[in-house]
Amino acid sequence: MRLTTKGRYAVTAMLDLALHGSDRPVSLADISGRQDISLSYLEQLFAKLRRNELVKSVRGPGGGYRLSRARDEIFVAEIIDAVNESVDATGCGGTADCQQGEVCLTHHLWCDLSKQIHGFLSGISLANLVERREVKNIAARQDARSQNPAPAETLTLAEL
Amino acid sequence: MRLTTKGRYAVTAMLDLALHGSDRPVSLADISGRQDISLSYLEQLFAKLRRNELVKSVRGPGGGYRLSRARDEIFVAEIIDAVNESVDATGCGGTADCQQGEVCLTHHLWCDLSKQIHGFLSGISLANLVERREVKNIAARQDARSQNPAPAETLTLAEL
DNA sequence: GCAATAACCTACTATTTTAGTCAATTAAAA
DNA sequence: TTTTAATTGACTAAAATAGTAGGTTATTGC
Repeated sequence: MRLTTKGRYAVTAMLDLALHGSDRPVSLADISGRQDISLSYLEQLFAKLRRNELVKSVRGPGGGYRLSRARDEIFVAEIIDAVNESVDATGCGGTADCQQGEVCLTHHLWCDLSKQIHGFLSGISLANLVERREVKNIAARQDARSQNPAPAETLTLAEL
Repeated sequence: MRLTTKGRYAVTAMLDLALHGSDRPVSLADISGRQDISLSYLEQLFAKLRRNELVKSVRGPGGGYRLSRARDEIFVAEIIDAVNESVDATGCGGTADCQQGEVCLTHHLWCDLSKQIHGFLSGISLANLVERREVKNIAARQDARSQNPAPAETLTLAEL
């Protein structure tokens, strides 16, 4: 079982989409700027999210990504599954052949744990997260920052 | 957050100790044979378990390891923590400085998840596991197998 | 039609972690 | 005094993570 920045980035990006994508598509460049995630890395993650039908893409100027379902119909567990294989805690992937074709001593414990984690993350939708006070506050902070971009950025081209 | 074979091996080995270590110390060679875990790798894991005061060692012939506390006072979460750093799901390790010194959009979600996992694994002791029917059955199977070692093993020395 | 935008795709890479192996040393019991 | 078994440290192959780089394709506004 693994939960690393890959899964965290994916959930963060999807939440950003949920927060900003109500009227028009959101570009990965926007998400990259607000959430400090590498654009190229976001592209890889969104390729998986799209294959798993969690987002729809719109190409061309003004394009970007939209959620493919309503916010209250997309759950955190799905997002992590889409980029991360699974939140399974067993070594055998649930096939119960952990020790030479037979079940190992702690198999059932890891099964129980997997159910616990999956149940928890399956109960949280993007809508739930958007409603949270802390999320609103942090989003407001991020929006304020991205509307005042650092003026130094326009100089970097001239420096080349 | 990571839960890989390292943590699973550690819990399995500790459970083996709980099952077989009531009267005398259990050697890592015994655990290695019953649980199919590399002896050298077990040595690494038990060095950490000993540093975290979960086991005591007895050197010399007939030596091995014992639990340093009663079975109902050792919890799965402690074992994983001992070998695995932690079961923390946040990227910042709980310090809430995930995004340029400030809290990131999904920080609270990962905190909640960490609490969930830790709560679950802190509620399960080695005594709880020993009592489970499936664990008893699997342990019986493993004991039967290790009492009838494959005769081929005595030939390997002669083959060299 | 043309330039700009932004998704899309493929391949490559540095770093870290995992899951070990190997060799040597130390302590205790028989 | 030999054997057993813990203890220590260094080393390694393979995999996963967290990217980077460079190009192609589709769409829009001018």
